[in-house]
Parts: sequence; C-alpha cells; structure tokens
Amino acid sequence: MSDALRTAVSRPATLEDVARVAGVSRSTVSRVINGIRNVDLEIQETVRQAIAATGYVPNSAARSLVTRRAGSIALVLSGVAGEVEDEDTARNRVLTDPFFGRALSGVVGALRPRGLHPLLMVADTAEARDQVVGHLKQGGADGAVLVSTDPEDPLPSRLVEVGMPVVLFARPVRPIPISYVDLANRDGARLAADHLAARGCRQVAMIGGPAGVPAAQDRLTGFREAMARHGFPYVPCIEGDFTQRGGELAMERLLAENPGLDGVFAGNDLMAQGAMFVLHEHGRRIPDDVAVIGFDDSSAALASRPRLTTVRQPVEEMAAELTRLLLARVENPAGPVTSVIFEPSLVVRQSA
Amino acid sequence: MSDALRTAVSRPATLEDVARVAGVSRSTVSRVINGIRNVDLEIQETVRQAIAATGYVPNSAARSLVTRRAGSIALVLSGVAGEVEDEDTARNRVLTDPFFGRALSGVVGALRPRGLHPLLMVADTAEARDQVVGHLKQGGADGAVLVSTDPEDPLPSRLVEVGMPVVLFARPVRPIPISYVDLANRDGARLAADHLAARGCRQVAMIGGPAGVPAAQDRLTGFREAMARHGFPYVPCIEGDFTQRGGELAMERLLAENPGLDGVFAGNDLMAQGAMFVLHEHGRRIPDDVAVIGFDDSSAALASRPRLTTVRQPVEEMAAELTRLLLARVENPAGPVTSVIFEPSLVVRQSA
DNA sequence: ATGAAAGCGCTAACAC
DNA sequence: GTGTTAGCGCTTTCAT
Repeated sequence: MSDALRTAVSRPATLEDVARVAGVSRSTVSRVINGIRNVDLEIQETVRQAIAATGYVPNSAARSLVTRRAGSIALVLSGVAGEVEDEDTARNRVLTDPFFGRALSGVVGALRPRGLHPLLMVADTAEARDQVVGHLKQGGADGAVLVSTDPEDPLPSRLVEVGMPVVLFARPVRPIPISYVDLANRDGARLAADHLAARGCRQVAMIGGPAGVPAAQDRLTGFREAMARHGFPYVPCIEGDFTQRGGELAMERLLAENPGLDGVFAGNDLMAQGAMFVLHEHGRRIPDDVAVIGFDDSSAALASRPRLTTVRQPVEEMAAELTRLLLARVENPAGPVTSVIFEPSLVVRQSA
Repeated sequence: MSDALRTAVSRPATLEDVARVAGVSRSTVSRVINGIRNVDLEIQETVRQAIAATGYVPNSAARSLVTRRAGSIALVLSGVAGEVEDEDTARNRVLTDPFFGRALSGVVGALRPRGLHPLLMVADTAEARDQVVGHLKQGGADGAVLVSTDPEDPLPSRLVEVGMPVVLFARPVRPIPISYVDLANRDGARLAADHLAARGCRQVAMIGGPAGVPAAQDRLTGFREAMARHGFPYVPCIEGDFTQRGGELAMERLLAENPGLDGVFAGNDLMAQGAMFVLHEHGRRIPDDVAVIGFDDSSAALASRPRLTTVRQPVEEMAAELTRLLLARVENPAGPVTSVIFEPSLVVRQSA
C-alpha cells in the first residue's frame, strides 16, 4: 500500500479533505455543513457528495474550541450526603430511585431533538463537587441541570457564582437567582387530605419527608391546613427519609402512638409502600381499616398491592421543561430567571 | 472599569496568561500541569502560584483537539425496540428499571477515580443509533459501554466496525470481537433449582425472559438441566418480557395449566414480583403453597412481601469491571479482547 | 531544564 | 456567492 493511500485510509477526513475533493474552499464546506445560506445550490450538492465520499464527520473538539460550546450539558445529582452509608451505597440508592429514572428520562427526551446528550455527574462529596465545578469551568459542558437531594447543598450557589448556566429541580431553600421547576406541593397535599376526608377517615397521620427539604415542608403544611379545614386541627407526623425502610420505621411509631389510625399520607411512594407493609403485618386491612396515600406516582405505586393511590407528580414533563429552561439560558445567559410550577393530580387506585 | 481590567475579569485565564504571570513559557506551564518531570522545583512552585492566582482551568476542547482524546466515555442504552409502546414510554421503562440504576452506579464508580463522567445515550430507534455512531465518530467520547436490551441490536457490530473502543454488558448473540462481562447464568439457574428441590417442591415451573436473549436462554437451560438431575425431566416455561406485568400474565397462564404448582423460578425479580401478586390473588400462600425465586437481587426483591429469595447478580461490580475493560481498550485499542464471567449467589429470604 | 514554533480542525471576519 | 486568513488554547517536537 502506498504511503499516500495508507494515510488516506487511517486518518479521519477533515474539512480540508472534503474541500479538496469538492474543489472548493474550506469555508464553503463549512457553510454547507452549518446550513448557512448564500451557497450556490449546485455547489451544495457537490459538497454533499464529497462529504459522503470522504466519510467526513466534523471534529467536535475543533468546533468547540472556536465556538466555545461543548455541545453537551451536565446532569448533576448532588448533595447525596452520606452520614451512615458509605459512598457507593449512597450513590446506588439515588441512581436506583425510581424518581431519578423518570427525571433522567425527561432530560434525555428534551435533549434529543437538539442532538444533545447529558453528561452524568454525581456530586456526593466535597471532592466530587469540586470536580464537577472544575469540569464545568473547563468547558466540559455548557450548563447543568441540578437535581439536589440535600437542601443545604452548596453546589447551586457555587455554580451560579461562576456564571454557569444552571437550573434546579425544585425550589432552592434560600432564594438565589436560578431558574427552576417545582410542583405545587401544598396543592398535592390538599388533594390527599380531601380524599381521605371524603372517605370518612377520622384519625389521619402523616409520614413526612426530611424536615429540611422544602417540598417535604410544603406537603406537611398543605396537608395540615387542609385537614384543619375538614375539622381536624391536629395531624401527627413522623419524619421519614424518603426510603421504604424509613416509611416502615415511621409507620411503626405512628401505629404505636395512634392505634386508632384510619388514614395515612406519606411524603412519597416509597415510604407509603413501607407503611403498607407494616400495616399489613399489624393485621390492618388496606384501605378498609387504614387508607394510604402516597406521593409521586412512581413505579413503586403500581408495583405494590393493593395498588397505591397517590398524588401524581409529572416528573418527566418537569425535567423536560427544566432542560428547556437550561437550554434557553445557554443560548442567552443574560436572559430572565424563570420558574415553572406544575400542578399535581390525584391518582386513585386501591389503597385509598 | 477599564477595558483591560474588564477583559481580565471576563475572559477565562489561558496557559499564556499563567505563563506571563509566572514569567515562564507556555511549555513550562503545560509541563507542570501535565506532571512532566524535568521542571525545576522552584519554577514548579512559581507556576502553581500563578495558576492559583489566575484561577486557571485548562480548556478541554483545546486539549482534546491536540491529544485526540475526548476525556469522556459514553454509556449507551441500546435496542429498546418499542413495538407496542411509544418511544417515551420505552425509554422511561428502561431508565426506571432497577437494573439500569445499578449498572449506572457501577460505571460511575469506576470512572470517578479517573475523573471521568459518562455521557448517557439512549439508542432506541434507528435514527437515534445513527446519532450515537455519529457522535462517537466525531470524537464526542473515547469509547462506549453498551447495555443492550435487544439481542438483535446492530449497534455493537457497527461500533466495532468503525474501530470504536466498545464493551458489552452480556455476551453478544453472535460472536464479534468485543470485550464483555457476563454472569454464569446457568450456574445461577442451578442454584435456584437446587434450592427448590431441597425444599421438596415437586411441581415447578419457570417464567422465562424473552426467548432471543442469551441470558434468558441460559437461565432456562440451566434450570431445566438441574431439575432433570433432581428427577424432574420436564419443566414448563412461559415466556415473559422482564416486566412485572409480564410476570403477572405468565403466572396466570402457568397457574391455569398447572394448578398443582408448588415452585416458580422467574427470570428476573420484576417478573417474580408480578408472579407473587398473582399467586396471592389466587389464594396461594408463599412460600408454603408455592415457593418463588427471582433473579438479579434488585431493589424489587427487598421491596416485596414476602421478601424475595433470589439469585444475586453483582451488577455494580460487573459494570465497574466492564468500564475498566473499556478504559484499557481506550488506552490500548490494539489490546486483547477479554471477557469476564461473574458467579451468581443465592440470596435466601422469605419467598422460598 | 527551558523556550520557540508548528500545528490539531474548525469558524468567522473580511475581502473580493 | 466564494475564498483567504487569522486565530481558538493547547501539546509537542525540536532547538538551545
């Protein structure tokens, strides 16, 4: 094989190669590729053929270097504060959470039409957070969708400070200039309360999420407010940690303290599922003895028996909208900070 | 603000800036950053200070352009052939599958020490597959970890053909030169068979995975072989699709055809869970009337009552090893093609 | 041990 | 409408 030919085979084609084959200049080829008008139609065709003939694919590094666009965005899972668990277990739990899968699906769906893909980053330690910030500052991604499980997570503000386009899934604890999507959590809790009240429950309790999480607070507040309107001024609540096990523990305590309980509202489906297991163990029939309502409408809701009545959170749509918010910010970093609040709905199944 | 200062503030520092501040040349700074020896210790220190002072972060596009390394790898979920479902639903199902979360966790864990992050790509349509191939050829990633749900998926061979470093989760249907990790599925099935036989089950059946999937075939073969050794030459099997719903459907049929059934082995936990629901509905006690064994040891196994006895697949470790296999190939594309087979173990809980 | 200089492949002024 | 040219920020010979 001649040296010339060998080179032609092994080295990926460049714009220069295409230009030579088409008999035009680099710029013209570049224009055709980037869909810029002002190019003669015949020449366009010639160029296209040359591209096909050479098997040319634009080099993204070269393009990024000059456009200053990475052409990818980061999906950051942050604040996985592991106190008891080790790092691997914590990461595992978050990535296995059905909520995460749905969010991911929404992000991927919104990115697809633009030909983009998310860079997945897990920032569960201080070191990992630094790495994430570094990676983004390097231009590793054009922006970040942040899903933070820890309300005290410092990452959102840090990223905003360095001028990165960032958006947040859920309202930040402290007000910072950042776009976000969230659910009308109080409305969701009200839906649950109304349903329980309408069923005739007279002694209801709640299994709440971690006290520091705004969404958990809102759900508790909303639930208590609505129950108060129904004539039940006091609703006991035990704090859970959004895991099934947490739901089990909370339910045990709730049952011990309120044996006459006939309704439970859990801050998410996983905890509701745990609660149902415990109720079952204690011989309570669901929904006849105790009605149970969850939150999220995750896969866990359908994968439990009886099927879980739950407050649906349109996670996929929320994540998709959030991604579009980010993309808008990447296009125009000086644009307005927006937030979009979604409305929950009650999905009535068998548990209440 | 003066023009000069404004520039200094807004524009990220470059190697040149650092060099000027440190009073050395670009090359020297580059050497320090890349940890190349042959640099005077004092100068190294000066350079480090200059880096800190300027807040310099290397530009990854520029680096990639010259090194021809993207510094990221792709995690491709492929072959999500949706015939009944629409695209969104299919993507959702895969991303929400507990198996996926565990695999992702393993990949992330293996990448972290190298400071790398996975680019997540879902290739569920022919168009999406082209996009993935294009992205990789562009240099969007240095290699790909492929998790393929469809045995007929053309992506593995395509990627291998274009010379991309690729590795596969699970043995390819047709032999192609590709590194992979897999589980000793037949051994796993044998574990289940032995346990069921030891319990005294006399009429067992299986809910298999899709017939075209090698792992599903191996589990069926292994189960039948082992049961035959225990004196049960024929084991009925209904094919499921690895979803809970599929498990329910299969169990209904199995029960209709074999009312005297006292043991069921399901190809994965999700189907086992569905089977348990159906058995429960039909008044069968688990494990007293019918013993049930799943496969995977996914989160579903713990999230069911009774807790599922299952064949554990060390997905996280497998994914981590797979990632290391890929990294090795990226380092040395001419290196050997390797496959690593992991051993399953039986996790005995309550269902059998 | 350090510096000078040549690109990597592309886009975007700018000129024609 | 098309070509010429000047970089983008970095690594890497090659001199020194």
